[in-house]
This record gives sequence, structure tokens and C-alpha cells, in this order.
Amino acid sequence: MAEPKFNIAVVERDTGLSKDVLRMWERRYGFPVPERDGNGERAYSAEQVDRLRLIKRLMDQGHRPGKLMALPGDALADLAPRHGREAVGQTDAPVEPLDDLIDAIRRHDGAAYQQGMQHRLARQGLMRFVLDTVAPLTRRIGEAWEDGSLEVFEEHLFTELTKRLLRQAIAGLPTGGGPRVLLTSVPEEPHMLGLLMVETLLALEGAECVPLGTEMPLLEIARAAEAHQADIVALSFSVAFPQRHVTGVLQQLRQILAPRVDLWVGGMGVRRLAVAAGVVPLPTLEAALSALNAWRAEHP
Amino acid sequence: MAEPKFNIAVVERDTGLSKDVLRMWERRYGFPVPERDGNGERAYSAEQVDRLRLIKRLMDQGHRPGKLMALPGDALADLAPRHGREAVGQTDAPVEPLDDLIDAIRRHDGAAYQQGMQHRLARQGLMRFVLDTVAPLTRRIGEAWEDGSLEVFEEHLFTELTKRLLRQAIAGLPTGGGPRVLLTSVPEEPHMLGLLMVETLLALEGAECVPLGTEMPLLEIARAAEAHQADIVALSFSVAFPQRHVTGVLQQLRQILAPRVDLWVGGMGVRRLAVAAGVVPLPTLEAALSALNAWRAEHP
DNA sequence: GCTCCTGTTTGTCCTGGACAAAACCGTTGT
DNA sequence: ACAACGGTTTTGTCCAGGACAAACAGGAGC
Repeated sequence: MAEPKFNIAVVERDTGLSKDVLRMWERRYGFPVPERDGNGERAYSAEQVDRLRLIKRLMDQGHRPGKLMALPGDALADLAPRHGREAVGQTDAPVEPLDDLIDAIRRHDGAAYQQGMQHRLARQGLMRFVLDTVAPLTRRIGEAWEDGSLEVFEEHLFTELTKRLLRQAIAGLPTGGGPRVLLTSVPEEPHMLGLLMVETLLALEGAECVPLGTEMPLLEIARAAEAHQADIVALSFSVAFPQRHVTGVLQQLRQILAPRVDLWVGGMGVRRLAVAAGVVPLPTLEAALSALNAWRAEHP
Repeated sequence: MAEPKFNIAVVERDTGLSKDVLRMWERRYGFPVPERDGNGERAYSAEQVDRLRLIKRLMDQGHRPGKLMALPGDALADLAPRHGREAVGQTDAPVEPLDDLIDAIRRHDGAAYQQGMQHRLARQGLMRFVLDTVAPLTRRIGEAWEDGSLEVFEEHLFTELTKRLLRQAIAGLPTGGGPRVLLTSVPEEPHMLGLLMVETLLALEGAECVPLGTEMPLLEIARAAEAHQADIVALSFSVAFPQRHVTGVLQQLRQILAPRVDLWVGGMGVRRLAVAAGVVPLPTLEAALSALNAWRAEHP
């Protein structure tokens, strides 16, 4: 049986590398050079797709394609950074408090993960749970993802289960009267966890949150802010969002958004962002709480 | 101040029309013809983007681009189908049971919507709630979306709030031992509601559901099925998913998936699908329950 | 009515060229 | 030593125009 082949559109979807980039790499670096099907169209092998995904991951960590392509076959895997386990104890038991949760994910044991999280939530209370468990855990998962020690579907399972937990927690909160905050993300940014964490904190502090899900076209964000009479629009950018696009997107949104509406921007994707005019950066979750207090001080 | 302009990449993101299509339409039909910026690159106006979104919507309903482009400026809006309110009563009160919920969404009153849904859930029980409230409501929202009477952000709000409700309901269920079902969708298919409805029903019947979120690369779906020892992989395709791609995707997935794993496929996007070998179609939610029973009969 | 066939429509892929923005790097000045 | 600066290389994205297969529409024949 012939091996399965993937055409360029499928590879674009599965790797996140645009058709233009795939063709350009082939032209420039000589990789990947796919076979051609009967119509002369590119037909990538599963192996090539896997390698492209690895390259994409390394690039997201700052490596440059020109260097990566020059490397021989198996040298790539060694480039992944090594985060975890700085100090490995003498015991097999979890040395760090979050390890039990990560282990549950690695074992694909959703039930154990949920149970562990529920336990923590009950013990810590919602605010500390978000700040001390969900946020660091998300970071750890992100690191594991970066160094390739976590499969895509393991990360998906983590994300899905964690989203459920947070949404459930939010549902139990009373809806206050503070500023009305519209939470969403821009197209091409599907990550929801950061938004949910912020929403939890803001809702806990009595703000009125309007969750609009992810990937709202910019024009729609402006319309929604109008329709909901929002005081604040809060966006989240993950590390995966191409840095070079953030500024442009924000400028454009600021331009079409009513001036009276605050624009808050957080997430790992904007950590070291040159602050544009009229945009409030939220480098950490705590900053969101400060920003809320500041807003309230200015709007008595 | 100059009007905001959008480059071709932004338009692709916001409309879902590929760069190739945008350029081809310009070549063939003479619309849209954007201005050019200083570098000779296309710069679309907000007006053009809106019109493109309208055209995209009409095409998803079966209209053909050649015809649409030939129409003059404002004739397009009249093409939208008119679903709702076949028999308008003499009263202003909701004539159909679901109207109060839809009205709440239209008023952007999330709290009222959630309250109404909770009420129904309590009264109907989870299974009937899914079958008699969530499913028809989703359909009604879809129709409103098609005929353009619902804004994008209104649909997003509905989706987000409904997802929360269902996830909350699922969380309360005991996790049974029946077949292990892996629920997800393929890349380019971000819609989650259908999956959640199926998951609710299957979980109610005691199946062990593994929710992996949306947009899993095909190779990863196969890996996840392996790692989780899944008996069944269930996919969902919305109407928005291009029909002509469904068959190819399913063939490819079937090819890389272990033969012992069932492949179930549901959603509005596969309503009239020529059934491929080794793929179980689920044209309705009820069919999912039947399929579960059939599976159990075959695996004593 | 139905099926089969043919011409048209439509989306996607191809090549190869151009260029701007970002990243890098060596130099100079403090 | 280090910071600022300017030139060079790298990299992604855009463009034009050509080709073609798959989907569709519509008519001829049964």
C-alpha cells in the first residue's frame, strides 16, 4: 500500500506554515522537497510533515529557519530547550507540587487530573487557584510543549479539561456591576485559557464580564463593544501568535474602536511589547487586577 | 483621517476567503477591486470586507459567486432566505418556545439567557434539554445567522454561553465504563457545540468520553486514539466546513487510523454524505444513541 | 421522469520575480 | 566594557498570469 501523502493545503493546516512559506523554503533551502502527484502538485510525506512541525516549534522558540534547514537529519531534536526538573530529588514522588497534575495528563488520565484540580480549587479558593495553580501549570505545560516532551493531543486534553474547570467556576459567581469588560481574541488566536483566567479574576472582583469566545474579526469587536456598551475590551495573545503582527492589529483595532473604550492586552504574546498609545498592557495576571482598580479610581 | 484599510492577509482572516480566491475574483469578476497602498499591495476598505462577508455567507447557502458578483449593489441583501416566524401570532409574546432565549441573545442579555437555559435544564432533564432545547436552538441561531439577522458577535456570545452550560452539565456526570469515545474535530473546523451535545448524550448513557477540543491534525487524532486506547473516534463537521473536503479528510483519517477503531461522523456538514467504507454517519443526535447501542451489541 | 454527456464555472495549484521589515553583525564612540 | 548605529543578510509576504481538475448546469436522448 502506498504511504499516505498530503497536499500543500493539508500541510498548511496541520503545520501552520503558509503555502507561500512552504514553497519558498523549498526554493531557498531545498527542504522540504515533496514528491509530485499525477498533476504535478506537491505531495508531502508524513515524515516531512512531522519534521516541519518540529521546525515550526523550534522557530517559535526563536531559532531561525536558515540554520535549522542546514542541520542534518537528527540534530534537530537536540535543540529543544530543557526546562524541567532543575533539581531532581532522590525520590520518585512529585518533587514539585504541580507534578502530580502533569503526570496525570501524561498518563492520559483525565479523571485523576480533574480530581486533583478540584481538590486544589477547594483548598486554595478560586483566586489563589487561578494564580498559583492554573497559571503556573499552564506555563509548565507550555514549556513541555516547547521542548517536545508533550504530544499535541496531550496538550489539547489539558486545555479542554482546564477550560471546563474554569468555566464551571465562573458560572458560580454572581455577576457584579463594576466596569463592563468584553473578553475575546483576534482572528488567528484561538487560545482561550488566558482569557478565562482573566475573566475569573475580574468576575471575582465584581466586574461584569462578557465572554465572546475567540477569533473575533476586528470590525466585529468594535461593533460588539458598541452594542454591549462595554467600558473595556480585553484581548489575549498567546506565545504562538506571531509577534510581528501584534502591533499592527492593535493599531487597527484602536483606530476603529470608540475612544472611550479602554483596550487591555495581555498574554505571553505581548510580554515585551512596545506600548502603543491607548493600549493598556497587562504583562501578568496581577496586572489585570491593578488595572481594574485603576479604572475604578478614574471612573467614580 | 484616512479610512482604515485592510491588507489581503487580514481580509483572508476576517472573511475566510483565501488570498488566491480574492485575487481570482478580482481578475474574473472585477470585484472586489481594492485600492493599492504605497507598495502596490491591495488595500481593502471596510465596506468591501463587509460585502465579501455577505457574499461568503450567501455562498455557504448555495449561491454561486458568478451570479452574486453580477448583481448590483444592494440586491444582495434580498437574497438571504427567510426562515423564521412562519406564523406570526397576534400577540407580542414569544409565539415559539425558544423565542425568549433568542430574544435574550438579541438584547445582548447574557444573564437572562443563562437563567432561561438553566430553567429549562432543570425542568426537562439533561437529555431532553439537549435534544429539545439546545439542538433546535442551535439550528434557529444558525438560520438567523444565514439570513443575516444576527451579528457575528451575537452568535459568538450564544456559542460561548451555551458551551459553558453544557460543559457544566457534563462535569456533573459520573464517568462510566462503556466504549471509550474520543471526541474532536479536524483542522479548519473550530465548531464545538455539536461535539458537546454528542458528548453529553454519550456520557449520559455511560460511555467514557475523552474531549480533545477542536482542530486536531489528522496524524494526532490517530496517535491520540492509540494512546487512549479509544474504541471510537467521533468527529463533527459544521455546515461551514466545505463539503467537498469532507470525503477526502475522512478517507485520509481512515487510512491512518487503526482498523479496530470505529470512526463516527456527525454534524450538519455531513447531512447528505456518500458514506465511505469504515465510516459511520450520524445524521442526527438520536443516531448517535443508536450507534452507541449498536456498538454495545457487537462488543459484549 | 430519468440518465448520460458536454460545456462552463470555480477553486486551487504552479512558477518566478520583487521588496520591505526584521534580525544580525561589525564598527565606532563613550 | 558597553551602547548606539548603519550596512548586510535573512525571511516572509505579496504580485502576476498561466494551467487544470473537480463540481456544476443544462440539454439530448431514452
